[in-house]
Amino acid sequence: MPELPEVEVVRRGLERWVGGRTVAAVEVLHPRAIRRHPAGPVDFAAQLTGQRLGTARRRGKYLWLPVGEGNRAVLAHLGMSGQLLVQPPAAPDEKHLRIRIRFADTEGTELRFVDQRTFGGLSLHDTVPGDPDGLPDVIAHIARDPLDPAFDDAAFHAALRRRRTTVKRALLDQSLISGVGNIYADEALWRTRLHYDRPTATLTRPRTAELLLHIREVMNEALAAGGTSFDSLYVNVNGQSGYFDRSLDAYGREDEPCRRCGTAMRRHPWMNRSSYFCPRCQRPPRAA
DNA sequence: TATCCGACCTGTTGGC
DNA sequence: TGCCAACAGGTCGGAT
Repeated sequence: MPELPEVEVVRRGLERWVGGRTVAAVEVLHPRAIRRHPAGPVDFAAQLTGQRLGTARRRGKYLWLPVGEGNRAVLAHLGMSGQLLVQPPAAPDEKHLRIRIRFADTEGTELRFVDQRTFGGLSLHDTVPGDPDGLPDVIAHIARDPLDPAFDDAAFHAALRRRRTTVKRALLDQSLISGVGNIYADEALWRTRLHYDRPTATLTRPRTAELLLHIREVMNEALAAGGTSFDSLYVNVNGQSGYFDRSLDAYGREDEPCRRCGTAMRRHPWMNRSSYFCPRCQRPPRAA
């Protein structure tokens, strides 16, 4: 499923294939795909048609394209199964095609939003006045992601110390740090030898620094692998990127030997999800 | 105010 | 072979 590195691959694809093009028509095939656009599908199509799209931007797992003069933007979230594909109009419709955007040019491609589980979607929003990136107002509350040069490591550490929560919950809290999902949280915690239930208030500054280092490391490795499987026509990885099979050290490895110490990895149910960890390298906190 | 947790959604997998 | 339950998980909003 799309995580931050995959979303960045999509952003690069949009930059290459969609930026600068003018919308000729919009077709909404499933209303849920624009549920974050309260004015509805007709309004969504009307507002976009005739507008020129700018350079794709990203924060965490959110993507957006500036619209017209730049005080509005189309916001996209891929959810768990969303894809943004650049396709020739003659290509057969995908089974889960939700939105189609045609362009007023002769490049011979259209943009398609395809989403099996409909957790993702597109919507149109005003941008934060004066924001240099044209950040859509509805995502102004989310934190910068760890690959953003403006991410503030010291402020992140201070926020962790203030919170009465545990480290994995904090990693998934987008108001603290964006772009980290269940998979990369488990990977970074394994690399840092931290148990997911460790209270954030007990983290020292060096431990937080180490955690951030490993988050960035695993994301950059994934981004590099995602780039290699990138087909220039499609603006999305296909979900079967070889990265996950080859390089995951924790996620999905229940009962397999820890790549560091050989101990059988464990899976614990956690917040209606799973946490994978090494019981030897990642000791639970005493209170847990 | 901060934190927690269920609901949303559908294809796949595994058990009976 | 067919049916059903469990599972995957990012985000939102209601509950505590």
